Amino acid sequence: MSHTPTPHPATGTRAAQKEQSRRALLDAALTLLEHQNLSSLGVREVTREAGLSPAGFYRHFRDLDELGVTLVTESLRSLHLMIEKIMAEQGEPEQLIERTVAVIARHVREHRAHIRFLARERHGGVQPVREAIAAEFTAFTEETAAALALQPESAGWSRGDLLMLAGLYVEQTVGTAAAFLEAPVGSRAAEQRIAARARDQLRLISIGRRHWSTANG
Amino acid sequence: MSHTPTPHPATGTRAAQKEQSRRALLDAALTLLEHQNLSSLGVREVTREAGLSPAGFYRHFRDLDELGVTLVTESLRSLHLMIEKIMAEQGEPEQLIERTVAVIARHVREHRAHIRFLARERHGGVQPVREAIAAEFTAFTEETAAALALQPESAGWSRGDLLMLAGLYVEQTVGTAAAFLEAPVGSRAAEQRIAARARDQLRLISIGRRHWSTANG
DNA sequence: TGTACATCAGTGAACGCGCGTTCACTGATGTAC
DNA sequence: TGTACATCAGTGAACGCGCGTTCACTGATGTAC
Repeated sequence: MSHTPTPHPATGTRAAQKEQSRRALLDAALTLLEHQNLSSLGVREVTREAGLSPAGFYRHFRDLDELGVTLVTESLRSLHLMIEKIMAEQGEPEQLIERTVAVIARHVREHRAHIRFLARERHGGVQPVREAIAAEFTAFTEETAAALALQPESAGWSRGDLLMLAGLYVEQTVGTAAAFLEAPVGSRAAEQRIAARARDQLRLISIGRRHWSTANG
Repeated sequence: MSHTPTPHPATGTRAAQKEQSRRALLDAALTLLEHQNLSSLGVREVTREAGLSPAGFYRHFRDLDELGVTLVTESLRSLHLMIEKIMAEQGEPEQLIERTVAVIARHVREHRAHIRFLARERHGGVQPVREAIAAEFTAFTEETAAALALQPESAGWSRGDLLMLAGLYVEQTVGTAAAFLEAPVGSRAAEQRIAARARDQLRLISIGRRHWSTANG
């Protein structure tokens, strides 16, 4: 145990090399999924892109579904971090809106493949994938509702109303991310147009929220 | 010209039979697309489902892309009719909201395959299909903005603000349709939950709209 | 109406191709002593 | 450190299979007279 063996080249090299190949397969898949669906992806296609022989695939995944599940998990984790980042922001309402949209824009720029993958498979995938994404979106909505509940503006709001509002915010976030995705890559003008509209939509929702209880309570 | 030939069985039978096969191919494709993507659909698969020989496919379509374009056109026309129906409704705001959600629910029930297809291919499809759908959604937004502009509540609204609001309504409509789609088929309870939330979200947007100009103008 | 010919939607067989998966293998990495 | 053996990630060849597409054909539908 406290032997400190340190064998021939460097223990762990093998595991590290294997991990590198696994990563190469996942990245190759994400690259290919920029322009196609999970269900039309092929083992040979992925290994070709990753620089492995077809048979090598099976040292890492039982089949493409297993790789797909891994990608779903990774993409959702990445999206979850984005949502936590948005919810952690503090400041005046107008600042919050601005930062929210900025965070979305940045996330799409930096994790384009993940977001594209989720947008594609959210409605387009096979049922297990769709269900996994839907479940996570429901969880996001509930987290958002819980965060909204803590704010003074939510005094007197029912759980149902909070979920409704949270759903609106989540949908809006997803819609904005999808819009950024469709913008010509690197077009600052298009990005700014989308961002401006997204901010206005968030503003309108906030205004609706502020006047909700007086209109409905 | 004014010969009134009326040949052997009935002129036009042939064309009608051909049309029937074409329809069978399109319907077979829509059925299969309930559970898979356009890009993973096969010629043999479609002809098998339609009850034709594989070679028969080529009497109607050059390839699957051509069939795909036809489906996109048909589905968008059907969705367009729904949006026109929603915009043609008259009445008190609360009634309008109720009818809007009812129209969406009914449309999803009656044209499930079309809606599923659009939801799948909107972000999941190949670029030409995605672009065709995106262009039509932009057109919907502009139509909606034009309709909103005619309402007295829109006095003083800029074109940009109207488009922003219309975008919110269109996104909301699409999101609601997608939610109905994911509901267990025939579950009245699930449908009613989705409908109730959709109505509340539309209410909140309307409230935001009513207070928008005073907050921003 | 009847006959002789033309059209063409749909067929069945055939083709070449890339696919997923398996297998025995190779050789670098790792371990025991 | 050096040696002898074990592990196992990655390979190249092979397999059977369903695919898209083509082709010459068949026979019902349509037309001319």
